[in-house]
Amino acid sequence: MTATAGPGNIRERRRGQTRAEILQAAWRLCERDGIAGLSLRELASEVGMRAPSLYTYFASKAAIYDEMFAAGYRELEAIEADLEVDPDDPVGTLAASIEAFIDFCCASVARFQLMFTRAIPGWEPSSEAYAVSVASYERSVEPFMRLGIDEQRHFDLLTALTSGLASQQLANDPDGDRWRRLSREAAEMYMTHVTHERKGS
Amino acid sequence: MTATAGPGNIRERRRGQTRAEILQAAWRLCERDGIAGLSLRELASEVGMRAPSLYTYFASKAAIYDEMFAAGYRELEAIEADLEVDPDDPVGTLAASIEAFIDFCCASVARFQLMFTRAIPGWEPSSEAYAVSVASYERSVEPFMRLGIDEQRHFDLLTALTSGLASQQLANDPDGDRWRRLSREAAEMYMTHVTHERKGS
DNA sequence: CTGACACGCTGAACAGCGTTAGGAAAAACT
DNA sequence: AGTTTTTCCTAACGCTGTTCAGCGTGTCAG
Repeated sequence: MTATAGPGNIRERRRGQTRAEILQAAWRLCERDGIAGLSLRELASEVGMRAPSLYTYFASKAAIYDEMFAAGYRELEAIEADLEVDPDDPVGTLAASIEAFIDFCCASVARFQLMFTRAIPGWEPSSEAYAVSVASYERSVEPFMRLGIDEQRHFDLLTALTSGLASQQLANDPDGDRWRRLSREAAEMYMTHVTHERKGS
Repeated sequence: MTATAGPGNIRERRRGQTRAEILQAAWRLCERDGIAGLSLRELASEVGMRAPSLYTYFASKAAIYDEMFAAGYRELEAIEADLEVDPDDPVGTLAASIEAFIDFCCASVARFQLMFTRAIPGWEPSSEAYAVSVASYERSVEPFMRLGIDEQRHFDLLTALTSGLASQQLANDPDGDRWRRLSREAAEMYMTHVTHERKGS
């Protein structure tokens, strides 16, 4: 007997497929109308249902956002895992990391709104979804440790700088690279600062 | 005859007062429920009316947000006008400016959401309100010119850094100072970078 | 193979939202 | 005092997320 056999298995698989299909349609609609513009009636019709039927797959609209939120952080983690850390070129490594983050944000405005802004009135990630984001954050800290960024306040400064570049890029020049092209300069500025402080103290 | 006399004047004054009263109540409710949580029925009841009566004073809910948005930038401009520029202490001047901006943002979460995030689904400032924000931005550039920040990309970098610090502060430590206390460090980092680049080029 | 149970899905409905229409009351002007 | 203009109301429209009761069907055990 296989581990996936047994009663209820067929139904569970169908359920999972339908859930995935709903989430996929949700991303599509959010990309078009903004993350807060999602309508359950329209989402349902997109997958051939009526709105109340969605409640057999998700407890609420907030639960849908929850799954999308967690998925976003899983995607971000995947991208960060692909980044190569070169201890001999901290500036280059950091610049690439910043650029990758900005690209990640620009690739999906809806995803950016969901993950990093409070664009959905009344919604905030559940503790389960929030845990995924915290885990992603903690995993992203580790590579920078190897570059000599070991103090919390140094990492906070980097977080502010990176997120600031990304949010300015998206808000004021969504189709250009006015802030993205500052990645290398920002990395140089930041690494110089951290290095000098380490020598001085 | 005075300049304010004549027919229609009493009405205009009453109208202006009522408008101001409505806006005041709107800020109060937004502070409580978030900028996107504003309900016209509740706002109306707060000033002793029913929802449709608000349309006598504002063309739409978006128009109310518009006035609040412009008012926010006028307040920011007032704060920036009070900042003293000391050409002999660029780092101190910059640090004070960053701190003042963070304080401004923390003083009213609703105002921050309205001015700097897209927290209201489907709303964006009208061209009139947007013009106020652009004027405020341009006026804020001038003092930094005197500190030697004269290139657009240098100013863009500063914008990203400042807004990044503020947004991280509000999102992750709204009642503390985890990012606010990095203002001086950020100012040093930034000024060192700009100065060195000017010498090098 | 069949009876029973559970699941997927439905229309109807509820309370809320921003907004519009039309009419009544009140205030201001002539 | 009469006329005009402004202010405010109720009712309603179409939208939102969500709940409920019921209907049919697919899945399972005997």
